[in-house]
Amino acid sequence: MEHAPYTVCKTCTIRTKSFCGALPVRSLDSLANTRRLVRFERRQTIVCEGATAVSLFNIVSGVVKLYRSLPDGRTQIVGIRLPGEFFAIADGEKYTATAEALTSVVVCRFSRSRLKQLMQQFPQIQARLLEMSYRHLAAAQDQIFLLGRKTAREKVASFLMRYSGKFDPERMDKYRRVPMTRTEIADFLGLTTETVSRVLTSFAREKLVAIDLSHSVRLLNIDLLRKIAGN
Amino acid sequence: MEHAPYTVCKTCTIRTKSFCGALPVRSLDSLANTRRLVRFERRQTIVCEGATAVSLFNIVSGVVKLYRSLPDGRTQIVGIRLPGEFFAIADGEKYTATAEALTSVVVCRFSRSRLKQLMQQFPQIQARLLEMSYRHLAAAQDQIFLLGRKTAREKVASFLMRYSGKFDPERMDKYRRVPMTRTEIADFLGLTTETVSRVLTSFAREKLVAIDLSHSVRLLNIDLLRKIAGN
DNA sequence: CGTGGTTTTGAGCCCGTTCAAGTATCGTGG
DNA sequence: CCACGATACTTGAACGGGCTCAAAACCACG
Repeated sequence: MEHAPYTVCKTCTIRTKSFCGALPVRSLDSLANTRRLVRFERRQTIVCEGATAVSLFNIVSGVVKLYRSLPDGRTQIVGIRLPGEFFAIADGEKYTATAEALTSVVVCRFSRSRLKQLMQQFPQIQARLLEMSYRHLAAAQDQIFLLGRKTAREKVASFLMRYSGKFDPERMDKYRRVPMTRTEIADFLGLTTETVSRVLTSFAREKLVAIDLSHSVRLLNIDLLRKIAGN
Repeated sequence: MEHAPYTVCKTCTIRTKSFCGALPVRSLDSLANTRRLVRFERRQTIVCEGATAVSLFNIVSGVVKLYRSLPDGRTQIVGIRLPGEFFAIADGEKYTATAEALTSVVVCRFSRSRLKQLMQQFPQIQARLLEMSYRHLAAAQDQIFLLGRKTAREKVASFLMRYSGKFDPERMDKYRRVPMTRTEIADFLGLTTETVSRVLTSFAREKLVAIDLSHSVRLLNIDLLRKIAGN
């Protein structure tokens, strides 16, 4: 499912947030020529860990999880990317993590080699990508601290503070849905499904959150949750 | 302690490994003009988490740990930087982690603002920095998986495989010393000192490692250690 | 030699896991 | 619209890996 027109970049909702925003409008066509809009549905794999890295993706809408797993089934989400962010980190030749759609996702796919040419032509793009990489690195450091030193309660609270409401731009604030299963949350926090479930029901008993239909979580006491999350 | 001469860049041992290597030799002076060589001894703090980010550091020799800590004392090392690598990641204005010398360290300190000018002049520098950021991001993903999903034995084995021998360029191979205390290793692996010690002595009993004078660890059975480390 | 910091070792405990059973929710087709 | 099965979530009981607390051993330094 491809939205063909090149000209769409001009009206792109996330342009200013993303590296594309570094380009002046008149140069936008050279960018549009090198990318392709692609849509993925929830649970579809976008790239696989270890595959040859040919593309870089920019998220127009939706959310993507990056994860690694071991043959014995242990899985760990190593990053979550929101609209305007890019993904498909390659350590040289190969992707270092698998990317999968958490929601319906529309991404711009760029060929790495053509993007490299484009970056030589427009160094501002590179500057923005570098800046965004720093932000991703800082986010990774957050997660490293969380995984190494936080308790289950702190982990879940941190997760809720960080991500609830980030997935659905329409209804912010109160009805902050997170379209992740308990297993996915567990794989993000280095816990088991059961522990995530237990912590959430205990938060519900303490009136910190409410668990609505289809087990979705709504935040009730954000201040206390923030306190529990620590740092 | 400052090594004044600008011209030193030409003979710098890590130039080709670092972002400086992107510059042609004739342009090296403009780089040398913007940086300052500084030396730190083991345990000296180089930058503090939360401080305003004015510099970026490039490691000429020695090893640096990046860590975060909470007021209650919990500490987590979020990265280790080797010669040729840079550090001092800032999420916008502030450093996101504290940097401390693990060994005697010589660093090139660049002003962020002057480096930005320099990058506009020489976009190749930016390209190298971006590439290195990707590598750091991949390393962070390694650590995230390790912290979230590996057992204590796997963590220690992974640590030994990854870092022993990386600290002392002179004597590689057999006598791979790691100039970190048990507490520091624990803070890197999300464990306690006691657990690190127990795992190491159990490795010693199994003839996987030898524990020499001053508790330094020497690898004996690298193949098996790699297997234990997993992935 | 003492002294002080680091490391090792031991004993007991607890948080989060494992295993297992039961419940809720959703999609599908009759 | 409901019955059905599949999947996700919850709850309980028991276990155990790694933690806590405490003491002893080691080592560097004066």
